[in-house]
Amino acid sequence: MAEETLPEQIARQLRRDILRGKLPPGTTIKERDNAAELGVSRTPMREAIRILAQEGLVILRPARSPIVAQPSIKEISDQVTVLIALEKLSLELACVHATEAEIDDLAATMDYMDQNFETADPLDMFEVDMGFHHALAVMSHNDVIAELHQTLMERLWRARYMAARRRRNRERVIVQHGAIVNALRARDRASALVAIEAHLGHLDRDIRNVLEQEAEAALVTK
Amino acid sequence: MAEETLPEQIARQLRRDILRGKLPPGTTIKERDNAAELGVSRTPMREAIRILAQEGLVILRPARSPIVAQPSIKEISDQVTVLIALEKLSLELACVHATEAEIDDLAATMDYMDQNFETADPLDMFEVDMGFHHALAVMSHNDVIAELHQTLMERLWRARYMAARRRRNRERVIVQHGAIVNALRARDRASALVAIEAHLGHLDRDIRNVLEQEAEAALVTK
DNA sequence: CAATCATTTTTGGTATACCAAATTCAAAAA
DNA sequence: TTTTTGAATTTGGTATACCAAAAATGATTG
Repeated sequence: MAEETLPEQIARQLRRDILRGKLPPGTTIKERDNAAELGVSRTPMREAIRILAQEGLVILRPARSPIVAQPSIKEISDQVTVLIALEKLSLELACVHATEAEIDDLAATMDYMDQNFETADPLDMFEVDMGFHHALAVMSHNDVIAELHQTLMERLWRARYMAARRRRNRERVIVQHGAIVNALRARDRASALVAIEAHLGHLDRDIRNVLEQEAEAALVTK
Repeated sequence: MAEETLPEQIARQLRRDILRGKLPPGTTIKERDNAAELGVSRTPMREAIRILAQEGLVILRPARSPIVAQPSIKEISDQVTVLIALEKLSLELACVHATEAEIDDLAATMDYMDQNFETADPLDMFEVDMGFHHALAVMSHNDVIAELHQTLMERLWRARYMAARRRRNRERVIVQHGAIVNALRARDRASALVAIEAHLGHLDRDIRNVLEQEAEAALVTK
């Protein structure tokens, strides 16, 4: 069991191609051609395209081929704003609802990051970091928050991918994560909010820097 | 222009039937039967069902008929939590980004509510009230917030429908809305937050009361 | 040469046919 | 009578055929 439906498989394949740049923004997704290329019929391909549209990766146009979305800087920025707000809310709720076991797990993730920060691949480490943040969302014990957080993280994959390549300040990340875990253990909402605001402020700045760089690069190539 | 696609029309029809109780929770949605009933084929019906699944109104089960969802009290409560957080964030952003024209429109909506509160149908008035709140989300000038707000409001339609039948305190609503508009005009984030927290606290309580009543009613009928 | 209109082609939307998995129900055996 | 098994039916998943609208192409006319 635990199988993935055909449309989901197709969606995953397409998602990969889009995020890796094989299908650059603006590319048309013709359901007939793409279906033939993957050896499936139009029906599941159609459904896969709807899934990606829901995720914001492709844009549906009435009576026109769907195209790969080109998220504007503002869109990404808006998403970051909401992501940060969600994480702050998560942490507040987690201070009340998180179990001790969950906090232990979070601390373990933090220790893992601490010990492997220098040796691991920066991209892998970024994934672990995002796992840390998603764990916070889950610890809110509010399924809507956890789900939205997941969605936003997926939509921000490309921006995160770019941001992950930058060298990150190990001390800063570890110390900030530690402050968050300690505040959680103490069930201290005020301290937790201070800690996560400091941490997320850096995330915000990192992503904005990447966006600015990309915008400049785009100008130069014109 | 402004046409609605066939799947959207079907989805709207089904949504209506579900929310009005014609299709109670637990009902199976057989795509063949439902398609025939509406005189369309399975393909658009299938797509309509996916739309409703995305909205959380129906649950898809692998290799089984989709069924009308029965949102648990916790789910609704979780949604209200996020809705409230989004509105608070909206208001903060609106203090910075809202245009004077938008604030004027908001004030006009408020005046309309003030003058028609007693005469209009309570349900209509509740719709206007929700329009007021969604306007706040739009005034954040953050499309992600506006979209999420819309989605949550749709998912909470039933709870809102129930809550709308209760007699509401005119003075309270008008005064609270007025405080919000005034804070916006003054671009005063702190006052705005105080005002909306007071207002949303009542919304939260209203919905929780309805949920408790429904839970009790469910117990009795068992 | 440019513009416009008709024709052909492309493409998404819809209907339908086919298949496989799952459920149901009846018959047979214990 | 109860349980088991297998055949028939139901139902979602997939493939394909058809249609209408939109786009592209090209010919014709000013």
